[in-house]
Amino acid sequence: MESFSGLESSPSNQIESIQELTHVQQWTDNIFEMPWLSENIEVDHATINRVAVERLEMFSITPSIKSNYNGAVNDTSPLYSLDGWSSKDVKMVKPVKPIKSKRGCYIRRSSWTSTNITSYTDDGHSWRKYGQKEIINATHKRNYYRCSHKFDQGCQATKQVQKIEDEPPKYKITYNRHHTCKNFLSTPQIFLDSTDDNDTSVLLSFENNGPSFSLDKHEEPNNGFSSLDSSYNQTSSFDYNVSHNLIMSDSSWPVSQTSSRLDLEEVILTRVYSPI
DNA sequence: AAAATTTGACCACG
DNA sequence: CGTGGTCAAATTTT
Repeated sequence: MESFSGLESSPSNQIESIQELTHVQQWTDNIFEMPWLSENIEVDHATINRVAVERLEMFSITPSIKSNYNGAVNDTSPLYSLDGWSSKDVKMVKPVKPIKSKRGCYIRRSSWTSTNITSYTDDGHSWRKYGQKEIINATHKRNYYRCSHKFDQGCQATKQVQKIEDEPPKYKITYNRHHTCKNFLSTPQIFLDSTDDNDTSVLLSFENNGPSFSLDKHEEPNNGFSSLDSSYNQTSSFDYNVSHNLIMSDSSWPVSQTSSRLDLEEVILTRVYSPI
């Protein structure tokens, strides 16, 4: 990805890019300051995975957005400017079609997709079911959820839950679009005592990967899946290297007692940026 | 009463 | 034209 070609183009572009990256960095920092990390509140690892992916993806998306965005966009969608990250930015990667208002008329979006296969359906977000569909060649109906904060915060995130196995329950969960709402895990307070150490680690993650930073973490062979069993109960230490292990390291996150054991789970993340 | 779910209609896409 | 994603009225739940 030649995302950072704009960095050398002009001083103003540099400043703009640096400001944006700083912003992304701060956002990424927040994930490590969530109460559920420091207080050991139970949370499923898929949630952490997904939020981490969402935030780290900004490293690769945003600069390319800047360079491709020449201001000539017939984008009539609302600008959800929460924390400075807008859905308008995300939408740059795909063509815009006219928005109709009639029932059933909608825009098929595929700007971002993440597919998980888990043994539970609950993640940290609050969802509102809006549809259910019989899918051919599928034994169970597919459920459609949108973020509960679609209207009060304009969050455009949706997910589909498809049960693909009964005995050990297994669900294919497809997430569409990023959460822009701020009600993650319904835990309102965010610790504000950010330290420079955290900043450094995140910055390192960026610098180490350079301009062609990619999120295809499946390429890391010894990470994650094989070590699920051995490290399952060692949840006390979070000696993670932020730059490498966060995305696919499912092993050490506390898991709710009501959900199935982690060692039953096979988590597959596939992320798609589709130009349609 | 308000919020959440169910359900059939509607429409985009292949 | 069939399938799947979304809308929104009706219904149920809280």
